[in-house]
Amino acid sequence: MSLADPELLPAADVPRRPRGRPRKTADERDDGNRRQELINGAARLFRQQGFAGTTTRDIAAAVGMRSGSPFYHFESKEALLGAVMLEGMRGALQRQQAALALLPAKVCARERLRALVRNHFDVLLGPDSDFIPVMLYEWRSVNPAQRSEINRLKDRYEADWVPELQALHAQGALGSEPVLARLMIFGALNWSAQWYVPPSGRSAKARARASLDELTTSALQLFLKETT
Amino acid sequence: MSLADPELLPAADVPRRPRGRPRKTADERDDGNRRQELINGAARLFRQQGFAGTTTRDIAAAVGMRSGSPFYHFESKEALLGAVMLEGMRGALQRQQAALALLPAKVCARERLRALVRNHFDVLLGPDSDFIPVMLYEWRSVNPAQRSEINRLKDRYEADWVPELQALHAQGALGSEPVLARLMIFGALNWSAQWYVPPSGRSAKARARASLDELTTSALQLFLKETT
DNA sequence: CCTACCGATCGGTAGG
DNA sequence: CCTACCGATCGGTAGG
Repeated sequence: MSLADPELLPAADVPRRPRGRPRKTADERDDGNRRQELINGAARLFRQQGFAGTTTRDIAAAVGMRSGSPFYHFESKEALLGAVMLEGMRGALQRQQAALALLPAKVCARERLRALVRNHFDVLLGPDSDFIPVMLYEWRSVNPAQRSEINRLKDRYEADWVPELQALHAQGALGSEPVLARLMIFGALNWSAQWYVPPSGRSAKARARASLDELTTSALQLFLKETT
Repeated sequence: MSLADPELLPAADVPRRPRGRPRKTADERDDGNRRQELINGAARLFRQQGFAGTTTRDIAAAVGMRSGSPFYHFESKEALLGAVMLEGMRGALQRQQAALALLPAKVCARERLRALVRNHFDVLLGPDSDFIPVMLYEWRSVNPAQRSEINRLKDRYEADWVPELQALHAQGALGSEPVLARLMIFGALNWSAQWYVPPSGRSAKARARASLDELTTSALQLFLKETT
């Protein structure tokens, strides 16, 4: 009688891996990938269901793990939320600075603001746009230590808007004082995460829906006065 | 020996209530009050901690009940959330229509919009202003049946804005098409629930903070063009 | 990263 | 509206 499963014993004719080769080959997923998958899955679920309404089991299942495994990568559910927000804010800042860098040297404040608004819509509504909405709507759930790290990035992100708003206010194109104007403009843009449905297919309904370019144009028409 | 507690036996000299008087006297709290206390407490906690982050025990404790008692008044936690939103929206609509009714008959669209914006800030940021922020930020947690009832009120609330926005657009004071303008303006206003801190005391900081009147003026300056 | 589990807590209920 | 309770689920962990 044999209690041992034969498959547990090495078969003599199985080809051996080349000697000296380490455990991981190039196409084996490494830890960094799994961690990133957790962040992506958490971002999607936190956005759909909220932070408190999402269980760590939901997140584990979304990336094909067992319930305890996310805690191999993250200390706590809270730390995972912080990672989502941090990655979102890093990406947003990076894309914003790239968008500004692409602008011609002497472009006017109005066109610089257009680039900022267009990028912000992309960050909020474009592909992979779960991160920033999670940051905006789950802010109270992140712990103070991570909050201040994220706040530093948020301050830099907003700082890029200030000179443009000041210039536009000085030339009479912005009707409100820059600090309040910034709060209200961010409000108008951020709120779009609640109502925007991306155009899909070629139905009449889809064609009627605004693209991000059109949204940008409308927003600028609403906020800025003509200055001829 | 007496196992009976003497206090459980009626004392002969205790004055009797007038015959024929029903159980409740005028100053006894009735069920309606307790229900209302639950709604108020839930509104405050849902706003501070979110719906999923608030337990029914938290709510019970906030009004001095035991953990099971809220379910005497409400079928479920979800039903309590719906009641908060419904009451919030009823109040908001009522106050909006009262504010419009107070306006002189032939006042211009700009002044009617000012009244709407001012009332909306009051609904969002004034006294007892937890209800509408809960509605705005916990929308996904309310069940479909209550959602549609609340939506009917929301539609009426927003409908009051449309003719003013159309008139202002027609006269060139509103730079964007009315449907999108309404979404962006509501976004700008609703977002204030995230950052507004009411002025309190008489410190320099408090004096620097905007009142709701000042906020209203700034918002109109931002959104509307001059039309002389 | 899985197995197996823990203590705490949750929404909700029966019966009074 | 309270007492006493239930089954389910939750975030997290020890050990491998």
